[in-house]
Amino acid sequence: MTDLHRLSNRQLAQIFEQIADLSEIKGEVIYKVLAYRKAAESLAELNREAFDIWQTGKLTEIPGVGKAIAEKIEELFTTGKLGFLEKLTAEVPPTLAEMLPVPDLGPKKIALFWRELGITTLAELEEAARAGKLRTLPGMGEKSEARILAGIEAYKRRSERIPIGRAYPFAQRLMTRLRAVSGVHRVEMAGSLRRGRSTVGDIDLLAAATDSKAVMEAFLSDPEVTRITASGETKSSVEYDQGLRAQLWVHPPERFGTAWQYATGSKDHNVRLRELALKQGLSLSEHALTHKDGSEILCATEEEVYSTLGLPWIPPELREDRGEIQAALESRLPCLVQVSDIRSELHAHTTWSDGKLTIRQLAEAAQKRGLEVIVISDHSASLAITGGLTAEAALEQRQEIRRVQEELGNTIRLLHGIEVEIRADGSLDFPDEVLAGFDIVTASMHTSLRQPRQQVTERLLNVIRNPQVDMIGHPTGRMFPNREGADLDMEAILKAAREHNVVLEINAHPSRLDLDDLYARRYVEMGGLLAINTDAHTESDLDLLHFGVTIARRAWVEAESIINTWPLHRLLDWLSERR
DNA sequence: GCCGTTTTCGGCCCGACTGTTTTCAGTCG
Repeated sequence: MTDLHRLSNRQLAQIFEQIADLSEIKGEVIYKVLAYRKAAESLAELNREAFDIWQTGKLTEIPGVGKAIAEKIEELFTTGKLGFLEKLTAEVPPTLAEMLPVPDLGPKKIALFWRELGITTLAELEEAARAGKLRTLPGMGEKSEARILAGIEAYKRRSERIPIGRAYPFAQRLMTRLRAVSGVHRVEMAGSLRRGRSTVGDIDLLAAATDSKAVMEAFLSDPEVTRITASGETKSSVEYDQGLRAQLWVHPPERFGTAWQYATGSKDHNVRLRELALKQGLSLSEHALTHKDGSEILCATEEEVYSTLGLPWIPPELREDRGEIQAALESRLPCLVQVSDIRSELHAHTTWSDGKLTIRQLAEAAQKRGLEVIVISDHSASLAITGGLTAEAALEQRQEIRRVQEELGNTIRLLHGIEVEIRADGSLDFPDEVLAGFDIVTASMHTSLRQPRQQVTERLLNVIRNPQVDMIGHPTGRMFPNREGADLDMEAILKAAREHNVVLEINAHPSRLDLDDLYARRYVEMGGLLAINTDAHTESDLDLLHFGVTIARRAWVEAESIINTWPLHRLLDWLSERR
């Protein structure tokens, strides 16, 4: 056991991604490249450790992993190395791959510059482009050279993926502007933004208009646009400051359904859907479903696209090629939780710690949004930066909550919770007898998240085993875009939480979205319960709930598994029974 | 390299935009 090398799913994914990149530049058969890429993606989004799967001998049950790739994974686990990759990097300089993410630069051109000019790094490429050395190569010209330089500049400015919390409001402002253009029937979000991914590569928008000129013009001439990367009748792409990018498609209203379906993706979902269409003698594109004789079926709505193929409409959050088409064929798509199902907010802060609202203001803000229950759950003392509560202050707060409840009558029910700090050693800020006095106890980690895997896992397991703890807040502690979550053994965490009947939170704040959709799905499949909370510190934070609901929907979760959807009496019964 | 209620061999989605091309290759989503 000590000789084994426990590579994480992410590390494995990076290795196969590198193999795909280098093979593609080498000029390998494209389907091999795609196979490596598919395996990398599949490993990256696995909700169990490939290492554990390997030990049960079931690697090839992972989608996209066959005999050859399974053997490579095994070699990595047993030796920590991969001979195949070592041979590949000896043949193809690995630095070539750093040029692939540059816009308008692909494997063919990178190979051309490498073989003809000996260019192996991005810096060398930039130098050669500035010196005018690229324009003389076959298939190249001055414009292509300038385009590559512009691409390098854009790449340097470009941030990584954009957190949904930033992309979503930006997209809404863009849509408002485009909807005001005359002749525009409709403007909608598409792409990963519509599917609700936590980060997006760019903002995809789709407009319905008979004539695309006016809306395209409005899109391209927006004063915030810093660079136009493509502009055509049906599709244009632009960049804005700070690495934001957007893309607009325009299609006639009678073809809006196929266009929206196409633009929403994901790519893999679309490939599956098109394969299904082919089996039925139809070719699916963004324009139409086309019979073999060339006659078209036009779809103004997505429902028509799916129903023509014999499927119910599939919610965008499920369109990730994670089994949704098969489920749709068998009429077993989940009935996904919706924002309107949420009755309670179980995690919110007030001026008693680092919140901006008083208890009464928070309660009224929640009531205004139709919530039936609000849990006041401030930080505990050891998180000093937040002015956390001591046990004594918590008792005073309880009196205050009772007073406010009397003032408000039965318009909304206030409960007294606490977000108790999980200290670095795995102990909690308050002793059990103090915790027992709260209606609901949420335990969270905010510090020492970089502890080694075994230590941080044991720390959280210790808390999960405490019968006073009802819920774990933002379980991994990740923050977008830059802070990775703790290196937890999630399988062990989920199992323990299930065993001790502990609720795991999906924190709806767009900088957290923690648990993520993959682990949320795994936990619900195990029979676990989730909560969706905004962790509100201000009134407007309560409006971020939909981001959390989206994560739950991406996790195939129905309302029943989300305790915020339960009526008050059921919530209270459950809380009293579990302690 | 993966995969199979049309296949264990022969497929593996479809089209827009750009630039360098006289009919297409490369890139992107």
